[in-house]
Parts: sequence; structure tokens; C-alpha cells
Amino acid sequence: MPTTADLEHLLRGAALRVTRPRVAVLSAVHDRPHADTASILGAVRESLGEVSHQAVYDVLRALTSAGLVRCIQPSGSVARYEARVGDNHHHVVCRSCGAIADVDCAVGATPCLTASDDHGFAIDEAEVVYWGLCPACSHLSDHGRKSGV
Amino acid sequence: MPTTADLEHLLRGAALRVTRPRVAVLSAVHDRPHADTASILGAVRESLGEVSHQAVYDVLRALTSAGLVRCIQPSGSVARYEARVGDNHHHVVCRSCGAIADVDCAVGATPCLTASDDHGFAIDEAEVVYWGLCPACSHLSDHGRKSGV
DNA sequence: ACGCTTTCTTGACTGGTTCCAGATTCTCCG
DNA sequence: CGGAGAATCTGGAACCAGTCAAGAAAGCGT
Repeated sequence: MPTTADLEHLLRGAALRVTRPRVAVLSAVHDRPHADTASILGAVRESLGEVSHQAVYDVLRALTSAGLVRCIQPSGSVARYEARVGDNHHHVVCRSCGAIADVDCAVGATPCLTASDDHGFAIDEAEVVYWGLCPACSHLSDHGRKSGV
Repeated sequence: MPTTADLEHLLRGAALRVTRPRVAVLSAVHDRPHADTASILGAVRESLGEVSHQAVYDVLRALTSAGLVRCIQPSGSVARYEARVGDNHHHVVCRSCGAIADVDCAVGATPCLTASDDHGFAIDEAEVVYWGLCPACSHLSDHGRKSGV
């Protein structure tokens, strides 16, 4: 967990001005990976007091386009942010509770980057989402068969 | 492109009642792969006249859960539907114009299905989205360098 | 054709996200 | 250090895809 000084350094390194909300948002994203905007807004307000949701949305977009955070949106989920950038990792998403966990590439560095037929597209990234049940939810379905959670 | 009779057969085979809206939606999804809900609604209204959007949403959900169509939602895009089901294929998405094309699995049958560390998740599907530029958009950026499309 | 069940229509509503205009704050440069 | 300029924050309203609910209509099996 980076210190405030680290976070400020990150911001300056990305040519972004250092402001209270930005540091707080960056810190929140580092603290709780895969958090949605509402959680981040809550965390920021806990540390700073009242902050407009607009500021958080704006900061998140700035951080995303600066490459300091990454935005992921699995189907049926709101936007979620994480601070793990640079490494090409993927995610497992629980169909039942929506929990997300990080997964490193299975095969070498860029497993599926080479599509069989790219249709002339200039591909620069392969994003993989694994769908399944998290330990807790798959355990539940073992016990109570009827639980259509 | 299946005939109306084929579509009706598909519906009955899935234990779904055959209604005008359902046949029209199914036909629209077969006609234009990766269409969003609005396009489908438009296509249905062209062939049937006024149809409520609610009906289309409802039909799309019924068809999806019956396995007759598949729903995909790349980040930053609305829900899109396609009739290619059963085969485990993936998609290339253009960052610029949002165009989508089908891609077959690169390595064997289930390339990335085996995550390096599944965190105890019971994984049943790996969804791959390739990001890049479609032929048209990458061509455009070759010519006009300033076009920050 | 009848009646039960499912499906379609109508209309309103939600929740996440974005847009806007103005006030504030920060950084740069003299 | 002080002013100019630009970026940022605030607060409110708008937007859109998708959802909920109740009643009317249509499909299916007999």
C-alpha cells in the first residue's frame, strides 16, 4: 500500500496535478481492488469529508486515461477500477455474487493475443474474463441445492 | 439465413411459444450479428409495425436464457446479441468505431480456460475480447495523423 | 372453440453515468 | 511574491439502457 508521497509521485509522473481528491481516489483504488465507483466515492468521503461524485468520476477518468488505474466492466456489472496496471493480467468473476479475483496469464505472456483470424483488425490487447463460481458460492450450492442465489 | 419455419422450429425446440415478436427478433439477430437492442427493435418494427421495447427486451432475455442467442457486452458498449451459439468463439472489438467481428479460438478448443491460479473458483467459461482497430479505422489513422477519432 | 397460461402493451421508474455553468484552486512565469 | 491562465471542483439536471408492475391480448392443448 503506497504512502501519500508515493501517490503524489505517481500523479506528478503522469503530468497530473496533485489534489486532495485525486490522492484519496488513488489511495482508495489501491486499497480495495475491483471496487465500483460508489465504494470509491464512499471511501473518499470517509477520508476527506464531502466530495462530489462528479469529482470522483472525473478523477477516475483522468487516472484511467493516464494509465494509473484500469477500468473493467464485466457484463452485468458497473464499472470497477483497479491499480494493477502494466502487467497483462485477467479476472475471474463469480456468476453468483459478482466477486472478482486477479488471474495471471495462463500460457506465456500473451496467450490468446494471436487470434486465429483477425479480420484485418490491428489487435493490441486481449482481455480475458473467466466466469464461474467463487469458493463461497460454489460451497453454498453444494449444500443447499434449492438456493437459486 | 434461416426461414421463418426454421425460426419457429428453433423456438418450439426450446419450449418457447411462437409469437410474431419472437420470430421477428430471432430473425433480426440472425440477420445482423452483434446488433444492439435498439437496432433489433428497429428491425422488428420495420417488419411488424409497432412493437413495445419491453417486448423486445423480454424476448431477448427469453431467447438468451433458452440458449438461442448470446448476449455480449464489451466494456463501454450496450448489450449486443448474436445467433452464433454452441461454438466457443470470441470477438474483436474496434476501439474507435465499436465494430465487432467473430474470432475462433486460437489455441485448440479452450485456450485460456485453464487459469494459472483460479483462486478456488469453479470456472466454466473463458470469454476473450480482443481490442484493436478495425481495417477502416486503422486505415484512417494512417492517412490523417491529426484525426483524433 | 374454450380456458389456462404465457406473452405483449402501456406507462412510469430506477440507477449509473454524463453534461453543463459557474466558482474555486492550482501551477507557471515574470 | 503576485497575477494570469488553465485545470479542477461543485451542484444540479439531463440522459439512457434497462427494469418493474398491472392489465389486455394471444398462443397452446384439449
